[in-house]
Amino acid sequence: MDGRLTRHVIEGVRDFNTGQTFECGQCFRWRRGSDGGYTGIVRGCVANIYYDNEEDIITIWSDYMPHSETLRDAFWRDYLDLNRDYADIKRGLVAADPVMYDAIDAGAGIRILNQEPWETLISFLISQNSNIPRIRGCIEALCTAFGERIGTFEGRELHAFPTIQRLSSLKEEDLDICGLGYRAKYLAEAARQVNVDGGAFLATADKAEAGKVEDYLKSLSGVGPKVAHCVMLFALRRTDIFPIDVWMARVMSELYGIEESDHDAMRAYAQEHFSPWGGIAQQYLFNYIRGNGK
DNA sequence: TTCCAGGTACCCC
DNA sequence: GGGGTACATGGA
Repeated sequence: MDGRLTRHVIEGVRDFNTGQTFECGQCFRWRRGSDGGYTGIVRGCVANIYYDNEEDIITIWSDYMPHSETLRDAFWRDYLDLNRDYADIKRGLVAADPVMYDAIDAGAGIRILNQEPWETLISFLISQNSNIPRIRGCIEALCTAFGERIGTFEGRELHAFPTIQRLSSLKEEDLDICGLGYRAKYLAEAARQVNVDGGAFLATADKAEAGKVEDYLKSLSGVGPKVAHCVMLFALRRTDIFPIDVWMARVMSELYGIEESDHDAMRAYAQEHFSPWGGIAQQYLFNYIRGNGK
């Protein structure tokens, strides 16, 4: 696999930073390499992504090789959400709510990735009541055990995210090696539920009505409002969705004086000040409170 | 050792 | 329908 990667360059990219985008908490499998590049796997393809912030150039080395340059360009622009005018969004957020300035400044290069729904669902199901280092470990263990091996990169074995069919065939105890704790039961059951239609609804949920999507997600074992909202924001293009977890409750309390338990008031605040970019505002705030602003 | 973590299911009223 | 609690595990 090493040496078989194709190079793709995207020029003129502003409002972007690989470190902030890949380490702001929206994804769990991208890893920073010693040369500053980020290695990850998208749709079963390896990618190594660099950003030159002086020349505003993204360079992607990947084994994703559609037959045309145009398709390749569209694929990566979509995944990295480069077709959206973040400068305009950031201006709008600060104008509507000056308190947002520091949070946006700290994560000015964040973009909300358009991730794969199935992987995002399982990843955030695992994330509940856990911490990010451990979540990453659990997901890697899951991929190593049940995902297709797709090569090596810098001496590390790479595995695709396990398929719906694979995970839906597992028993709860098969997942013991992943250290999921009580979430193993949820994962096994949710996988079976998603596989009822082979994942068809989930795969096209970005085009379905938001209420139906949320109801569907919350009908899955181990999926409540928080996980459903993360899937909708990070994989189903619902940039208006405002997921609230302990960190968001903390930052909303600190910045706006809203009682930490009053999530309804937080959603109302987001609706009033951040719409229709509540999800993007949420990510600036989450990144800010967790101290990733450097 | 103890506390806490990108919550949810389940029980009780 | 709102409020309290158990839940498995490991990183800090």
